[in-house]
Amino acid sequence: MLELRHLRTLIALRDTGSLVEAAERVHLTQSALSHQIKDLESRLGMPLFTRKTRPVAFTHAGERLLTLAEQVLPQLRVAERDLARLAGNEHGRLHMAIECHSCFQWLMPTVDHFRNHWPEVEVDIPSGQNFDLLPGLTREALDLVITDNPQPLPGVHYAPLFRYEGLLAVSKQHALAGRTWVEPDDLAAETLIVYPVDHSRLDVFTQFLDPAKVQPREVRSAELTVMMMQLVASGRGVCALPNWALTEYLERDYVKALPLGRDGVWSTLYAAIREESRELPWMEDFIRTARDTSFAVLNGIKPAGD
Amino acid sequence: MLELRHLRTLIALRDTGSLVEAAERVHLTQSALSHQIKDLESRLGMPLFTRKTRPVAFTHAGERLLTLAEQVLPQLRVAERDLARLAGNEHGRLHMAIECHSCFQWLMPTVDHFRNHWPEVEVDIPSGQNFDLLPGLTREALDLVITDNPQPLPGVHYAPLFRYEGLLAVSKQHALAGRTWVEPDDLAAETLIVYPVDHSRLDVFTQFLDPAKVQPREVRSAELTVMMMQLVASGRGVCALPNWALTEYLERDYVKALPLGRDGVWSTLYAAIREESRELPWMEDFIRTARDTSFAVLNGIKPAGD
DNA sequence: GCATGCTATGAATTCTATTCACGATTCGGA
DNA sequence: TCCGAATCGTGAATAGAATTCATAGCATGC
Repeated sequence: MLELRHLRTLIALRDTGSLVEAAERVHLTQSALSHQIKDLESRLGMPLFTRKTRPVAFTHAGERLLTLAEQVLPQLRVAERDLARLAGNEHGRLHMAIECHSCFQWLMPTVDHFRNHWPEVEVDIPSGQNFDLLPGLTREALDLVITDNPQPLPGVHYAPLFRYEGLLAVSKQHALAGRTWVEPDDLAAETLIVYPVDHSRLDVFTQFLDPAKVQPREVRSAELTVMMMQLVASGRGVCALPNWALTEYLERDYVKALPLGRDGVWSTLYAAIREESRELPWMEDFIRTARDTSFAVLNGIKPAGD
Repeated sequence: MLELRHLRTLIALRDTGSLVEAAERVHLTQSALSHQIKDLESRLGMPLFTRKTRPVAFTHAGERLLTLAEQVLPQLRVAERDLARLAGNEHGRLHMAIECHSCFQWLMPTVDHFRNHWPEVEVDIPSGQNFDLLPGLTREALDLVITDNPQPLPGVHYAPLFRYEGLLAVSKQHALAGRTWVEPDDLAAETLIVYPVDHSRLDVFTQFLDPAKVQPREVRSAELTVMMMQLVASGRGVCALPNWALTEYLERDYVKALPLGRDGVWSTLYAAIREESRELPWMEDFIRTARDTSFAVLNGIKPAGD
């Protein structure tokens, strides 16, 4: 009668605050969740939460089930890991690299969490050479590459982690600061600050400016997000960054962020791995853990399909 | 992927030792369980137990899942009880009586267990008057009666608890002791010892001797099971009792027990309650608890349909 | 060697969860 | 106050799963 699926739904609901988003999180439609919960509530003979408020407010019954979920679901995860371990294949190597700047924010918690559960897997993030990383994957120099730029390569599988929105950060005094969103033309007179990587790897260009055939007045680069923020805050330019990289500056009311175009520019972050390693239990677990921690740590991101 | 149903199945499997019986326990067919488990095993990529042995032997993976089940299922029960409590209706009265002798063996653990979880329900087993108990139910003098003799009464619902087999206890030296089962005629020359209740409430008569129009040479009664056993062991008669009432004497090798007829005589024990009280959360819980503890405490009983 | 009891299996079926396509409701802004 | 955007609810249709049915295969004990 009560099933694990219900518990997962409730957790997603609490984390997101709305049926629509919770549905996305568990890869179902909003309608499915509405039915699912309605029917659970009717069997229990009482409501689990109020929908009239944002985020939804849980009743005592709802809270109780959440508690149950928090108890049970982790135990399940542990058991699944133990089973994977019993299946053998618990040894392995996970050398990974990140193609995208400033991913450490969520990668570190993921790696920590993972290390605890798979002591037999040798985890390493060799830093240094910033060459093209994907070939390193086929060469077996690397086992996993975090990238937002999947290119069809034989023997490489891209596991989607999550979707995020590229936002334009501008100073609070900036002329654009009052707008609801910006159009490509708005950037023609601006100084655009970017990471020092190839043009083709910057979504602002590939997905926003290039299609509209617009070029910013000036382009300059900076290594670190903090530096960019300083430049932006002092009005010396604007920059486009993933929404989650901006949250801490937005919270401190340091800069203002605007969607790129009416519908925004969304990209997906992938974990690139070798096809053969795809079914390894600890690899599957790493991907799951990465997704889970991302949602726990980052704001404003959305699930990506499989 | 892994669902609660699987955990319940595994528990049933461990408790019973075979797919056939486990299937009965969870109210499914043997085929369903075979499919269910096969499919779980294939998804996990390893077997959970060996079927070639009786009882089945769990693999490490199977053991791990059993551990999970033991962790999770009780938590679920507690949560369900808490929800029922939140639904209100946690107050109530449960005055019960037993029509069948020697039910205390499993009733006591049930009652204890129940008292802990429903402190607000006043539990009582008024002993004494051995009148017809069912009317007391409609009169609201009683709230629950344990009986093996359900009679259609308006407003009374019979919740089946379990099925048990009536066995004939004979002394180890008895002429019948070597037989695989007994026929009605075999009792024509015997002294039959019974509880001092009405003929119509004794299954040996109603289901075994009467249909075959056989009468025992002599019928005498005894109040307590121990007394009966003493008489039987010393060869002064034979007696028919539920299999579970006999197990302790069989284990001590005190007497011998035989099925009544080739297929045995099976009866069902019911909890008779008022229709209105059927949906009360604590009443539902009591029935469930009674079933569960019966299976845990008693040997050789089988589930009864709903 | 045959009966008995258990498990496996493929196809058919039944049932339940999910989607689809709406309609209803709320909220904030012109 | 009247949109428009977003969210949630609902009934009917659908897809997908779990379950049953009807067997076959395999041991084990007599």
